[in-house]
Amino acid sequence: MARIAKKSGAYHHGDLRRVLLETAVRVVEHEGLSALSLQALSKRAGVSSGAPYHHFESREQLLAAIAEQGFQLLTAEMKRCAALAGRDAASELRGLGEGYLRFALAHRGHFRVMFRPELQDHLSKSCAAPGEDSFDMLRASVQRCQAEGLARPGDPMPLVLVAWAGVHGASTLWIDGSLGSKRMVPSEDILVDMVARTLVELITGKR
Amino acid sequence: MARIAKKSGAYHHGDLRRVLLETAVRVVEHEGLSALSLQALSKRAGVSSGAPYHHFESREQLLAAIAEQGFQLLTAEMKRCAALAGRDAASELRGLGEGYLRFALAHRGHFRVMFRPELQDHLSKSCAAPGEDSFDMLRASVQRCQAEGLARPGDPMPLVLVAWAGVHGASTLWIDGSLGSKRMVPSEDILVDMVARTLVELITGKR
DNA sequence: TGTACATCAGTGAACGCGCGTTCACTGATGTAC
DNA sequence: TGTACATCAGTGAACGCGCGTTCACTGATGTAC
Repeated sequence: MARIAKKSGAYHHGDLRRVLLETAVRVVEHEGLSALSLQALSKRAGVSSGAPYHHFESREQLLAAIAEQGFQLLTAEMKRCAALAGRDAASELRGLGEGYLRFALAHRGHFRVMFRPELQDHLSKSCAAPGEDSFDMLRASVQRCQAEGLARPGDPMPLVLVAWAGVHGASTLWIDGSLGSKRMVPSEDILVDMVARTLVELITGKR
Repeated sequence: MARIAKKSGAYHHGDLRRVLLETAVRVVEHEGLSALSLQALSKRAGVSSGAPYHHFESREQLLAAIAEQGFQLLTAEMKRCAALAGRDAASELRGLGEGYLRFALAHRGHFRVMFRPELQDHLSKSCAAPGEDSFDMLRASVQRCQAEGLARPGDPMPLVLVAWAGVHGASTLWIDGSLGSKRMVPSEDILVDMVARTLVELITGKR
């Protein structure tokens, strides 16, 4: 917002870091991570090829920044959906699942970067604990279901793991296009609802 | 087996296609898909950089061949584990889930390639219906559970989707190292057992 | 069984290309006095 | 308020590199007679 459209040749963009991140996320979303090059990115953002290096040490650091942002957005969306879904334990759990799915489908660029294996090492240092927040929310919610007698008692971990894997797997399959030929899920909204609802029904034993 | 170790300078390898596929799978498994280059692959296989083009039209076609092989191995492993698990409907379903997980963890190279989004278009033409076989097995097994009154009646699709997403998500998270920091799954074998067992217990309503 | 030849699957140098990154530079902005 | 200067964030050419792919070639194998 500092300055938007001064003539070309400007030596102070003012908002380049944000623009680079946004553009990169769009490229990853539409063309995949391997199609993201800093040179092409710079061109799209309207700056020279050296400019990004004033904001990111390397391509890898730019990806790490995207991932970090992604994990924050994920947590936020899960909180938002959980609050929206209702106050009882089952609704809360369903909301968290919906939030995970909605985030993944709405921010595919972020999502693709966040779980790249080659970034995991790097990530677990920069983000103190990537995804730990959202994972903890899920676990707490499952435990609440157990405490209220909705879910089976005992070790919550198998339930948490299945819930996490379920929403993650559904997101991955949909985003990667592997569900396309399975003619079972007509739309994103139905996918989100179906997966989150079914998972909670199974966990809380509702028949 | 045709010939193994004739001196260098040989103009007939005899088994190059298979060696290239195996080597490529190993590279993808240990260094990721983006680290797979045909030039490096040729060097590892001990042939010149032009040799692979007598067996594959392009890098993409080599990947497609890996994926196709992967889907066949996946189906085979699911069948094998299902047969091993037992004859009743619940055991069969658990076996199929175990098979999916075991395949994914034992053949990470294949698994990574099979679900790459950039290959999906290409795949759905070459493999008639990639993953359709294994998906159908899962669906049939869920339907059998329904028919025998073990799973809730009605549309099987939500249950199939959750089962598929569950095993796929768990595989992906483990392989990509995203479960590493979640200190909940100590080993591969326990992961396989925990996910497959829990999914079946939830679907069949066992408490 | 021996010879002529087509075919097949190798070789290895070469191509153009795009990549991540560097660097000497430039000029706009902010600060001290 | 005006001037000198440090700093910050741009430029754009250049680097070396590895990539996918091509191509003229070579020699081993299989086949016909």
